[in-house]
Amino acid sequence: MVSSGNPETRAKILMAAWRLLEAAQGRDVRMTDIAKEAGVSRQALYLHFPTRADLLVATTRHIDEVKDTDARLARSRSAKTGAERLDAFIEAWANYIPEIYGVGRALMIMGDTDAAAKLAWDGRMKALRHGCRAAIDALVRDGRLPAAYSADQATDLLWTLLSVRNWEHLTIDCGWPQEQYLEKTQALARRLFIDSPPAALAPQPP
Amino acid sequence: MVSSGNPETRAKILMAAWRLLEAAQGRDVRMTDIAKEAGVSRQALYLHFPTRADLLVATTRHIDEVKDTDARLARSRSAKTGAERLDAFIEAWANYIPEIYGVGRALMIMGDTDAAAKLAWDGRMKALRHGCRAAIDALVRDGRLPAAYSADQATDLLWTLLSVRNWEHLTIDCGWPQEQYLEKTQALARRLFIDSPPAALAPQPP
DNA sequence: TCACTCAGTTGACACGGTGTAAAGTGACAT
DNA sequence: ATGTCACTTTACACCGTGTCAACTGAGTGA
Repeated sequence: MVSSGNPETRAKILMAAWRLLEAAQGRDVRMTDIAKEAGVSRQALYLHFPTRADLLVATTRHIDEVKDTDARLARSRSAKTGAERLDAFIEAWANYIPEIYGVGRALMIMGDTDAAAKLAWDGRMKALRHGCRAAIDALVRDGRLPAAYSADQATDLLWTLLSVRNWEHLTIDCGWPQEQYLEKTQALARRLFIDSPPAALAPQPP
Repeated sequence: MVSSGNPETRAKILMAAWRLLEAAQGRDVRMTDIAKEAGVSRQALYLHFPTRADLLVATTRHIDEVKDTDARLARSRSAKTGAERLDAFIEAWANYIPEIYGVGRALMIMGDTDAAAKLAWDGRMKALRHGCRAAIDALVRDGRLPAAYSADQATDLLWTLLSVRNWEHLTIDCGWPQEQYLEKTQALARRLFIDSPPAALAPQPP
């Protein structure tokens, strides 16, 4: 049995968790707080979610559903050139981060000490890596990825660059506005991963 | 009174903390474990360090002293050109990270929930920012920092790039060897922050 | 020799947070 | 009326940090 109990209660809990984690940026949100916010006993939480980590994971899934994350990320897949795709992907991701930052942060923090939480968060980050990979592959197809990187290396670098921790560092610690984060990150990725277009447009000689 | 008790015991504790944090990469090292490793009662720890955070901070300081960190970072300051300085600084920092990663990670993790720990870690990171700033300033002086960034922005970006979290992600999560991390990071920073040299060598016309 | 102090030990305990266990309540169904 | 389902209430175990107080043992000095 994956879940038990009344789905409405479950939803109340997820909404409460979302609200609190969002408001507190993932800091200091205890099971007790969520129960209180949901108007439900603390034990009801454990009736629906075996552990805190599970609740956090379910909350991110819930947010993704409501915000239709998949659709938004999919849009970047329709770009023609690799360069456009890179830009579109970064934009989609950059706008996604602040929406899940609260829950994400809570999960990341748990992941530092709790194996299950780490696994869950890593899973989500793996999806991000897939997106990075696709963008890099598109650049390779266009023949514009600099020779200095293999596709794997470029993917790892882009993936690292786009980490939530880096977003956190730039926007929160350094005080960059979201706008600036987006522009600078795009510019940086272009400069790093896109060479000037191939010189010859004509087919090469025999 | 900053410290009390026998300095030899204090040293034993610091060495024990260092050993354990190093070995376990900062994971799951309790006060109890450190006490046991130091061959001392758990309460003796609190006799020398008011809290766990203080002990961690003292441990990093101790490591810095033993490894003569300041001197190693200072060496990068002797570079002639901004480009050399950037390279030297990244190399010094990149080689420093793995040496304090265990303790550093423990402090970072604590910082996610403990204000005192966060303050301590942020202090150390501020020192890193100073180094970044100095390297960027050297590039500005050489007239080679791309117009796209202000010195502040470039500093923030370089600072972010060199974060311990990014090192962790690339070397541990992505499995890059330290060597590769160093080379790719240097190459990336050069590509990002250094323009081709100014065209005219002659003094500009009146 | 007695008293004092200093460093560390021992054992107990408070607190906060997660997770578990068991008995109780109220609504709805057959 | 009996049962079951969803939830509440109360209580407790466990872990790790930090605190407290009483004790031990060595060194010091009158």
